[in-house]
Amino acid sequence: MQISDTQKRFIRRWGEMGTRWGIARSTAMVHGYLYLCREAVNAEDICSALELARSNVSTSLKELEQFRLVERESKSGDRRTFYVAVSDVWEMARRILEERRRRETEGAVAAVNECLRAAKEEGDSFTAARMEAMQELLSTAENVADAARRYPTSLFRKAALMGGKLLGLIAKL
Amino acid sequence: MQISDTQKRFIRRWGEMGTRWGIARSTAMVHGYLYLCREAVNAEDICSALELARSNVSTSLKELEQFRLVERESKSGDRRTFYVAVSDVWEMARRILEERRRRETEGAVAAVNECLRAAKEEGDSFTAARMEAMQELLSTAENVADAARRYPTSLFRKAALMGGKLLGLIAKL
DNA sequence: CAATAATTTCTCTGATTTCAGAAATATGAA
DNA sequence: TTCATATTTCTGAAATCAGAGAAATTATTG
Repeated sequence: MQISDTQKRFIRRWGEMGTRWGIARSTAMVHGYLYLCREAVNAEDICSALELARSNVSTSLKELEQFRLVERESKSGDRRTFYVAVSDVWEMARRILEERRRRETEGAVAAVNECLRAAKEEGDSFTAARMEAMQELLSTAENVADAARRYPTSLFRKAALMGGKLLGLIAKL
Repeated sequence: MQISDTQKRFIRRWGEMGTRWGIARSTAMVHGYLYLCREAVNAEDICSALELARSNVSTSLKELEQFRLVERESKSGDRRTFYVAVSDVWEMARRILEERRRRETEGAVAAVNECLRAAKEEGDSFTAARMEAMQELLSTAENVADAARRYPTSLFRKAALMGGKLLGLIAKL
């Protein structure tokens, strides 16, 4: 699919934002392109539209699959793989947050736990207390993420649109 | 303040995590160090404890101040500036999330809006619809963040600890 | 208003990351 | 199995980023 200047501008912006989110510019651009596509497209198509190396597109697609932001599709009579982006922005946001959370807290609970044990053994109660607090935070974050995975995206949209009101409700509980 | 091996290990881990959060390793290490300090310390102290260049510590402290994770303190009869970290982990998490959200969506709404206008002018309704959805997501994120700023940290702790139960409640609204 | 101590900003180097192109591998049809 | 083509992995160049040290600036005290 050929793209207009407006689409190009959006994709460039999206790539720029990606870098601030710890996602490579070209990866975010591939995602932006797929988000604007009406139907599934193949890797070669992405290359020519964005003027990126084939290898780069391949790596980007793999990354996006890990985020579960794109899905593969196969067309009969065509051996190439076609890709589509998750089109619902709420689902998109949710998956990005989930994968980021996973990457960013991966192993952190265990690591802090290890330090905590050592601090206790040494009888350093101040340090132990600080680490314990950190530990509680990290494991709560994991628990919330786990719980969140069990609810539909529509719920998050609802919650987000309620915004401040929701927090007001919680305050009254 | 001199630090034990356990503390050193924690700080190193914290620094490592920082890099995955888009925060420089040394910045996160300075933060980790301050988090483990019983009282306010000065920059020189941080340098010697972590074996970092004075300039690096200065830059890190400035960064941490922007995150509002550390505060300055002055001692009478001492012209040097002393620093303390916010010790409550929930407050800490909140401020990190707030600053990250700010950095990561900075200008995004305006940029997408610009593209959206162009797409509409060109009569490209498909592209316009996609951009509109993205726009809604981004501005909702900003609204939620704004609303959140008006509530006390204790509320977030409460909400987080409720975890899945809270989502169940929202589902029933 | 010095003199001196504290802090910040600037510049440069080394490490890391991104990404294009080449080489290798995998897949499917005949 | 062989051929053609799609895809992935490897490699090196270019860009970016972190962090040390020097230079400049700011603040404090006599």
